Amino acid sequence: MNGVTLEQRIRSDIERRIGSGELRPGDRIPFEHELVVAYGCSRATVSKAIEALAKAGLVERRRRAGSFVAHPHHQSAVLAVPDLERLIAERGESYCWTLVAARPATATDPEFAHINGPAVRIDGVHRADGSPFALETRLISLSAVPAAEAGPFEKRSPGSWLIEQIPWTEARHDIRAVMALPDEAQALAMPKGGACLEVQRWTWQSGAPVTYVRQLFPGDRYHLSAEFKPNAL
Amino acid sequence: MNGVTLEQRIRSDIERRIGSGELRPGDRIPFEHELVVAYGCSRATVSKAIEALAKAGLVERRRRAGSFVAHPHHQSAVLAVPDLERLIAERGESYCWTLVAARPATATDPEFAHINGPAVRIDGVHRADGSPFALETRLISLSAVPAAEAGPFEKRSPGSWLIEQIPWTEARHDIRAVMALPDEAQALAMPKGGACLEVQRWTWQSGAPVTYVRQLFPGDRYHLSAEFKPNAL
DNA sequence: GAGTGGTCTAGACCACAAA
DNA sequence: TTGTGGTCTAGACCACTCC
Repeated sequence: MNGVTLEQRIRSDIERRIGSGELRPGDRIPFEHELVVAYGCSRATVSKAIEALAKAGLVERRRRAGSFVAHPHHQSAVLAVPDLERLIAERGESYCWTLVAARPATATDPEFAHINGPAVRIDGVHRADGSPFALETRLISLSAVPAAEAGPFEKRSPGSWLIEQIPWTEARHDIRAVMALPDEAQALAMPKGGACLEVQRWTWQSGAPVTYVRQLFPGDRYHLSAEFKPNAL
Repeated sequence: MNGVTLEQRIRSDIERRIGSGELRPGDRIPFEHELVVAYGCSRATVSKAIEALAKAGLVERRRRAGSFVAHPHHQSAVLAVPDLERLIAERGESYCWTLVAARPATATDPEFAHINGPAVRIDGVHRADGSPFALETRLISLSAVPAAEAGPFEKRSPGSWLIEQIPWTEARHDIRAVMALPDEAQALAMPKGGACLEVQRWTWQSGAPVTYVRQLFPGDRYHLSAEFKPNAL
């Protein structure tokens, strides 16, 4: 066990056999009890290794039948949704948040129904080295975060403040391309009708809505990256 | 144990205490041996529950110190990148692939350097109910997939064919918003200069490049969704 | 040094789906 | 019916790290 655990060894052995084509989609991998004999270990260790492969989507486990190499019909990747302040700082640029408006939310606000209760609406601009980087419109539920009524949104971006107030447990993201409306284009200092990446995020804490946010990025200044590595634990 | 395992119960109990604010970022959660006593179970069960919380990023485990509620500095979400054929079928629309060109790749092709060897280039259009849904430009490494030289790309989309040929083990995605070029807009039956979602994907098998693909979607016809649910096993 | 999490063992019983 | 994976137990030893 020189630095690598037995579980990791079992796992990477099977991964290699799948990657090399020795085991093809639909093939059955050895039964747990066979691997127990092959590696001379307990069933718990084998089971943990296969469970990790199943979580990674590489194999599919079926009771009474065995574990099989998955048919990769859909891909999944881990999408990192960074804190903008951190992201801009990591680019070596200076970050700045400009508040445009903070006021009680009304029924006409976008996704007011998601919050389903009293809320504040915050509008502002994220800037990198002084130039606009993203427009943000956000609703924060006052039931979930009462302190948001008098939040420090003049000085701090709602995202970084909010994350200190309350941890979220569920989120949904929606990513699309849109054309900037005239006022949005002006606020982002980009050509009217230019392509923008729109990221919407709905966040819950234990099932209760916390916040909704829509961020609009100039297409030429922002992109999202996602990685897939089944090796990663 | 009415449908829910003990491990899940321990896990959701701790999640709730974090979500409710009873346990705040930086707080120590009970030691494993304390939870063993509290739940009257074995340490393996407790450990598995906490391990799942750690993988979800909700807690951080430190030897000799204990397990602590994590400071949520970055968000991550699982992005599903679906097979287009399947996606369109699930929408209840009919799928169709139109080949535009298939020919040996040359050094001037985009991302030829990624393949780093002989390759074919395939251009085509994905259609839903007859109307253009996405433009695709793809390079396939002939070293990794020799059969691609005479692939059935007249009849089948390269993505669905390729996934049967070779399983990938690593992928990188890049998502951005771009304006459609005149010829792209025409091929997608959309206004010139309209906003498009551009998805690029680089794929490897055990470190060796397999394929590069660029897909261009009309902004009003496609969006990506990502979910984050620490509850999900 | 002491006590935590990390890993592993050698069993066990059960639910469930395939034969 | 049968045998698989799903879950759990009651231990054990180790590595690491904080005191």
